[in-house]
Amino acid sequence: MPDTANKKIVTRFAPSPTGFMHVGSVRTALFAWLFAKKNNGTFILRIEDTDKEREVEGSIEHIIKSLKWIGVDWDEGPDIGGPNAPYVQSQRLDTYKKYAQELYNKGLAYADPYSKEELDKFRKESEKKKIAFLYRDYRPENPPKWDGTQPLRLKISEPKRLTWNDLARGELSAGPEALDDFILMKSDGFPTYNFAHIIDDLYMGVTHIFRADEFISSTPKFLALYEALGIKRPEFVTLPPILGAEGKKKLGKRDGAKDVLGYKDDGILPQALLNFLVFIGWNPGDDREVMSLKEIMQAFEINKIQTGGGKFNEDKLIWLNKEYIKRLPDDQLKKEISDRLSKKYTCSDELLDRIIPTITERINTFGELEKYVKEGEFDYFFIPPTPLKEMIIWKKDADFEIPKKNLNIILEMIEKISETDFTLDKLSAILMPKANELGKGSLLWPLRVALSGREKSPDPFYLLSVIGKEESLTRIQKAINVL
RNA sequence: GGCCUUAUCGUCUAUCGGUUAGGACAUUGCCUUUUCAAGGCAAGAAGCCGGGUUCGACUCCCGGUAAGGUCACCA
Repeated sequence: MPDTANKKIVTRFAPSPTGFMHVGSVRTALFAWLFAKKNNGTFILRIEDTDKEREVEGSIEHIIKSLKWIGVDWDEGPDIGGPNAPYVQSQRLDTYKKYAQELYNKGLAYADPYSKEELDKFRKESEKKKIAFLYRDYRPENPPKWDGTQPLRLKISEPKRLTWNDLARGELSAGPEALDDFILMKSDGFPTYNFAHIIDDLYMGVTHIFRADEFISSTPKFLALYEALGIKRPEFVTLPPILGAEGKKKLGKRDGAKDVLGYKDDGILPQALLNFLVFIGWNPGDDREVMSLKEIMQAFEINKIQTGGGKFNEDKLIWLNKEYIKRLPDDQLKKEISDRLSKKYTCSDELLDRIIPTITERINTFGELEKYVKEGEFDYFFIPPTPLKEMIIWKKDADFEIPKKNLNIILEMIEKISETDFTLDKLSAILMPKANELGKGSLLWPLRVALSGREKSPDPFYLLSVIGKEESLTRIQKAINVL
């Protein structure tokens, strides 16, 4: 049984620096972090860099940047240290060696004399016989003395069926086939993940291990190691897999799992991604979907963690992002929008205030805004384009007599409206009765096209209020001249 | 192939033996200062199959089936 009674909760996130952070990893980090925070516990960031071949330079910085962006912080970690530093496995080799030596001295581990070629041969033999390959079937009777240059394997003395409890899954078990003499120390002097993470979790006092469900299969090995070391295990909390949107396979880098920072570039808000990710494999049990971090933390319970896998549904993420955009405080919204508009336009603070509501209801992500800016979709707000071209194309064969007449009428009316009355409310109040009188269709569309140069645009009264009296008159006059 | 895990609308899910099986995304239709967007309203849409247990199973048990994971000197 785990030894977690009355202990301060300690969880960790332990990525390996092999590239960018994808959403699956972040989701695991999120769960561990949420649980620690909720319980006033400690959350540790630890770097598992025991595979020097797969290591990608710059990964650690990237991991830290990704976690910080989404809002995860840690109490102990490689960048800030802590009571059990260092938090990078390659800097803890002495510790692993000490424990490895101890296991070896006790006769619980032994040196592996086989070459990779020999092992491959054994594997093929098993494959031919259609049975699972087990190293222990080939265990050397008189293994050589371990000098650190051979792999060190744990000796499974008594293969048997093991049953254990998982806080999220309940009772799990595996047959003796799942238990084999696995490698603790590699011939390059580095520990394997299987060995190192257990030693580190022990040292760092980790009470709850949040992990993805591919680790269920190797749990019997961990259990054997805990026993060999004579230590109580932490609690296991196994998360369901995240499946790719297209197939049914686990979402991995190869299946298009994106770099979390890619979502940042797409203009997804970190709070939205956090909310979305937490909801893959967890929900509060009621109808709430858009939840603040505080609410999520309050509602977070391990027993509400899902057992079945969930697909990564980007549509829902986009929807959620829109919900978050709507809820964004005014100053933040203004900053996000003006940052992107300023790439092409210079607009006054006042203009910005007027156009933000329309922009906000037209975008789901800030990345879309960037696209619109690039394609000139908002030009009519800022720069007077030549609207007439599109107008003519739009109704080539139409009779323009009535639109022209109506535009003249509206032009005269607008000339009489004072600058101070050039607001959406006032303009609507003054012009709408006329539009009703003349027929909405025969006034509103010519006006819209004259003002925006497009068939599709926001409400023409709104456009008037945005571009102002002078520019409105100019645009309408231009349209009349061409008709 | 062995071992393991999982299984409710297209998707994410609620239900912890008794419900007209609820919500959200997506879809479709309707409404609104005749467009676009947003918003409002509405509709269609689900318990993998077969056995048990029980007065009663989506829910518990068993067996299939399907999907996924894992069997590395990767993590």
